[in-house]
Amino acid sequence: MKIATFNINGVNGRLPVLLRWLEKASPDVACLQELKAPDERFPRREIEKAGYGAIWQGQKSWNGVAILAKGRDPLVTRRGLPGDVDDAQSRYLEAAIEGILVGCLYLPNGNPAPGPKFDYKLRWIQRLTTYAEELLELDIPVVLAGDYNIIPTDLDVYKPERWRRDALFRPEVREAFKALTEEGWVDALRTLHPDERLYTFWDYFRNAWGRDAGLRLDHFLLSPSVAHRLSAAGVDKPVRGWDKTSDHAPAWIELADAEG
DNA sequence: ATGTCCATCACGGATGGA
Repeated sequence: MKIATFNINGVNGRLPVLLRWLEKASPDVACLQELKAPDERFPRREIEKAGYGAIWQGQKSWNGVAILAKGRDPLVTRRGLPGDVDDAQSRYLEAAIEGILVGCLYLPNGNPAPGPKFDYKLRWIQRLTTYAEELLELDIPVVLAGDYNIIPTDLDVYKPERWRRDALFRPEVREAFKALTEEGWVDALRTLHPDERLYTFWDYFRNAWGRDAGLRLDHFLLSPSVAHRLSAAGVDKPVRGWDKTSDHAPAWIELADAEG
């Protein structure tokens, strides 16, 4: 089973890119972030025509997440991250697909830091950490996929010094990500590619793509009960070079079939 | 600070968010 995550950066504005990528990559499951569209403007028909069932949690102008499943409808298990009933931002959606709990997340960017946006990011990370602990206790296959807006280590950024004070790379943010992995969550891409420079995002500014000035922001965290099935992982880097594309490239993992 | 891109509101261009 192939699971992908793609910060599409506007699901309607970049619908041709999404459909082209779905056709080419043919993931079984696709987690999308930054729909930037309210629920009623989610392009359900076009996505269905491409062979995918979908659930989504939209929002006008910003945020918005969706989960697509090839040839089936994802079964919603949760809308919104627990821990703050007043949080109205559409950043978390979860579904059960083929015996796997798939969480699609869009973690806050948090810039400028310090400031209220960074405080919100830290609170969101805390909520995610708490919820992730609950998920681990269930001892079931869970994949938390999405745009974490976290650069985990120096290996995940073209020029670490330039990003030290940025909300994506501040120590407390990196430490929170590291803590998740120490609790048992497996960073799929880094596990299969321990020494490789892998980026999933290139800024639109300053010819970042042309210079390969990238960041690794999009991650898969796997619960132990599914991590042993991890057989491959990568980034669909060429997508970032397409016309009218997102500033993120899709990332993907391949899971072997469950035994029994 | 800058750079690019897009949606928004409201119909041209500023603004916000990333």
